[in-house]
Amino acid sequence: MNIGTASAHTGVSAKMIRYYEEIGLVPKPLRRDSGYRDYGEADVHRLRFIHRARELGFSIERIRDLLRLWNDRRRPSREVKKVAQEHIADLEAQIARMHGLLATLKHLANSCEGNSRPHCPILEGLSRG
Amino acid sequence: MNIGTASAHTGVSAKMIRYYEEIGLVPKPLRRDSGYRDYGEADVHRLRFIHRARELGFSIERIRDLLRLWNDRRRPSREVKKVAQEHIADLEAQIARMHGLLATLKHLANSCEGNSRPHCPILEGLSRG
DNA sequence: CTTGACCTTCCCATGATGGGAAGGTTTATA
DNA sequence: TATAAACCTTCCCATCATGGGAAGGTCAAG
Repeated sequence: MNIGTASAHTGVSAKMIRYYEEIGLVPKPLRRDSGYRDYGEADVHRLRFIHRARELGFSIERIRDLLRLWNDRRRPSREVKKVAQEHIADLEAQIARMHGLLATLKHLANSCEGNSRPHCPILEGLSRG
Repeated sequence: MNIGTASAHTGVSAKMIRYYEEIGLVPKPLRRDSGYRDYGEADVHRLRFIHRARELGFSIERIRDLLRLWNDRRRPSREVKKVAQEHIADLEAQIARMHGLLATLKHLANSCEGNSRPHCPILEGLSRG
């Protein structure tokens, strides 16, 4: 099938499919005489895998690792679990950091009357800290 | 003072100070005969403001808005509060989204034995979804 | 005077996801 | 058969914020 069809079947845009091919995340597909890319079921299956992994927030590099493990019938599952757990740890660290930001921001915002007068503790907080 | 000194006094790297000047976030400073930038106290004060706002995760565009409000002695505080609250809402939405990802990821990871055997529900989840 | 630190501008990179131009190919319909 | 729209190709650029580094000029201390 053509790239547009592969895109429709996988949720990955044609642009991203070409990008993934360029960065070596997916193999180059067969080509028709016209020069059009010709995708098979295995290609589509792989792109779906990538799409789901992206949806879960895995970076391209981590997806590269996951694809390698997926291809390796003998992979130890602890290696897969490790990739997932690192990703989980990253997400948790980001959330924690954001909570810290939120605490400060909410404190500032709640100190602000939010009216027509110019006095504002948010600006004071930023200018003095 | 020179850019290096301004950088040290504000926590903003020299590179970023030049970038902020280029994108019009800060005005062009005076120059010495040598061509070196010459920063005054007002410049430094502004860069500190920017630095604190970046630390709180405000985007450059939102900082542009905040700087405008900071300069405006007559700004109504509700406009400042609005910028802050939009930022808060963005952060909260991001956190919520990440929690959703975490739930799925943890479920997958917890279903994985993480041993030497190849069977892994994480890969299955990604390949089938 | 010399040398190292500092400064300048310019060009490129990062990660993931596009937009769009220029031109070729396919497909359905009249 | 002709046409037009949809699809496809490669190429170049942009996004956001933050750099690295090259090439070359300036400053300041020893």
